[in-house]
Amino acid sequence: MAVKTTERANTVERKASQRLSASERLLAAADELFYAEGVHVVGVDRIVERAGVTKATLYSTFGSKDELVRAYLENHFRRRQARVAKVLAAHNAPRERILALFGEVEDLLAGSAFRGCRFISAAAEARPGDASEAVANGYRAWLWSLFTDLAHEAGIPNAKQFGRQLFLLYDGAAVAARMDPDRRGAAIAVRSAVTSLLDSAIPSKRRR
Amino acid sequence: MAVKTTERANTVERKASQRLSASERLLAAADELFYAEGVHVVGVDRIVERAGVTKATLYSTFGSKDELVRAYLENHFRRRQARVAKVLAAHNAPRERILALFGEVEDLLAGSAFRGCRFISAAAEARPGDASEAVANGYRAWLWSLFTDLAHEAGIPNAKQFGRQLFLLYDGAAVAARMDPDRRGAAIAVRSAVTSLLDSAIPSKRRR
DNA sequence: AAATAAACAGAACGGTCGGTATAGTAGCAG
DNA sequence: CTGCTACTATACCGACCGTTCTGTTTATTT
Repeated sequence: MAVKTTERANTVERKASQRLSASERLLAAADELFYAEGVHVVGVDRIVERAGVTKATLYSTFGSKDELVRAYLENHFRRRQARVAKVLAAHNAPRERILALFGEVEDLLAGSAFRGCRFISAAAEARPGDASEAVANGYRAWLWSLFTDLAHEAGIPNAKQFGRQLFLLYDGAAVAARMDPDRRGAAIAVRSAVTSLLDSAIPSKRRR
Repeated sequence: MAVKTTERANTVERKASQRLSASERLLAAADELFYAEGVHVVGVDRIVERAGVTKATLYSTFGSKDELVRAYLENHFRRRQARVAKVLAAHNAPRERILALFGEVEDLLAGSAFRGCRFISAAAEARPGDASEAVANGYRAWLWSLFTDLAHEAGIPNAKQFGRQLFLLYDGAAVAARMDPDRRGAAIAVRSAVTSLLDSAIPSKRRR
């Protein structure tokens, strides 16, 4: 309460001191809580409490909890797209781009913040017709085309199948991050699996 | 104590007319509903309705919904163990045993009943400390040692890492079954990935 | 036939959930 | 000043949740 009053009292320097708008704080709180504990377990009261806003603000901004969940997932979707674009932009050779993408996965596994894929988790809780289902489908469609495009770039015969294999490893890593203790072992295994699959898929020109 | 008395009361023809006991029907109903829609979404009312018993029976048998969830997962755990034992017993060569295990996965992907791994789904909904979390951990520990044992049998150097790679593919297949439309493509990709990894992991003696 | 024990049907409990209504206030544009 | 927007604060709603309780029926045991 004291915090709130302080922020509201600001005049000119308000924009500087008030870091985030109400909707941004709601999204941040939703991301933390939904990701850490699950969409169903976390109620709207805990979200508004963490965001430092009131329920009326939540409902005037997002309309419903389901729409907040959609916004939470779409927000993360955008972040993932931006991150992947950045990683891919740093490399030119198709093989290096694939490895860089999975290097990203290894980094996630190395840190403790990664608790699995938000879309897999959200879809596991969704009932048919929920907004999260649609967003998760969109995300996975994007991911799949990303993997197959990379495989195609790399000149891999049967690029669709190879893209699927990358997808399998990617999902496996996400599940392992969520459920298993040995994240480092998983990271190493992913890298090794990707290089093995690459070497056996690419018609060896000079690689061995 | 209720169970004991019931079993003792059985006469000859009762066992024939009464197909399943109350607890068995409850377990069957829980398996169908929890698996199809999720643990949180399905309430106890729907389970007792589907099982054809009353709530009092549920609570005298299992004590709570959380314990019913635990029983549901442990029951499936036992079924998986029996199924895997059967598959492994049908093959002797280590390489064939691994392929047979993943043939099982392909069969699951071919049918429409498979909607992903129950333990992954349940864990995605669990809050820390739930019974389902413990059962899921036990299941995954069993699965991991299974994969590494098979890799060791096959004489693969770095069997632990190879077991992890199999685990990654297995989880990836489970996620794909749950979330993606092209299950057949996933099945083919899994098989191809497993053979690729096998071929690159086993020091080639006569294989090529 | 009387007694015992399950399982039955169903109401009711306390709690939490998502969502709403009302009233008030700070900041800003005209 | 006036209106407008955005937000706060608080109280409340109906629905549903898991759980328990009260009776009633049914079948077996003695």
